Amino acid sequence: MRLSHLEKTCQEKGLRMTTQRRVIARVLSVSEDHPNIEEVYKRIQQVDPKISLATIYRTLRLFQEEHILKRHEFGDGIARYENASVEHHHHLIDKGTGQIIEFYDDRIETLQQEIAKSLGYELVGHRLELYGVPLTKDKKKKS
Amino acid sequence: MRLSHLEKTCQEKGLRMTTQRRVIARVLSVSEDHPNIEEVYKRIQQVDPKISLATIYRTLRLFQEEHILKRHEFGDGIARYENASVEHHHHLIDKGTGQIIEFYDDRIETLQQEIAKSLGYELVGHRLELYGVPLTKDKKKKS
DNA sequence: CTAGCTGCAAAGAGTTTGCAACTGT
DNA sequence: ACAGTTGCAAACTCTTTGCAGCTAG
Repeated sequence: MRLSHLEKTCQEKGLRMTTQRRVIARVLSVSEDHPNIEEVYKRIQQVDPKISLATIYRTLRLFQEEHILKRHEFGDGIARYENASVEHHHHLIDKGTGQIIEFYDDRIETLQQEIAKSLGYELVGHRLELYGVPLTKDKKKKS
Repeated sequence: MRLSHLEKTCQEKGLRMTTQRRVIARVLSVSEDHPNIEEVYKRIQQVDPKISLATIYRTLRLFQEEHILKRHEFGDGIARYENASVEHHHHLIDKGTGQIIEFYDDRIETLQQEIAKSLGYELVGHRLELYGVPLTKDKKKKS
């Protein structure tokens, strides 16, 4: 059987591949959104209902420490995960629907580096989230 | 006795001013950092050890809802508060010491507006945090 | 006077952990 | 074989809440 992208990454890192980890890796490999633990648990249960929540917590933490997954916390304080292999980007969260839109802008990146440097720091990480509401036609016209 | 800045704000908003709220408002008025609840509790206890943690939670939430305080969560997921009357700014967190440096940059603000608009959204909020390590002399020279 | 606030202790949400049984390598 | 992993339930941390008594306006 074909290995999922995340399973392959796990192997490269020399992680012991248990049934549970395989399932978790596969489920997250095909996830293109930003599920929280509860959501991950639900998806896992569709595949193997015997996997416990504790294992999911442990595995997601492990994957995060191994930089296989990225952990986010958007506003609500609930941990959400996404595949770390996707290229660097930020998130715009729709305040109404909660929908998450990914974006990347080079100018922001450069500016952040610059700001950090001017404060006497080397930038080692950053977090940027925009919260917005859809532009109405009216507002679009005005602008 | 002179009212603290935050006490005044509370009165303007028509909040009932209990002893506890006064103490909490005063302690936060003189705080120029970003204390978490535990830290706020400690400071409160120096002034009036009988004020309960529950009251502090309730009051900080109230103050936040009234836009008297701003709540932040930097990386660690612990709520931190700061006086909302300070002007808009972002934070650079020193990864080594945890020290928090405030900064403001107009170009970032403009860029964010622009990005949101280009995605079809009106920007209603944002969060930006930089994480850095102090530049060493070496690195300073190189740059 | 009384609506709203407080302190206490108990409950809740989300997450971690101790331990005995189990399993990948 | 055996170090590392799992499932379970209990523990933990941070935060909220029910309730009886208290207090600002």
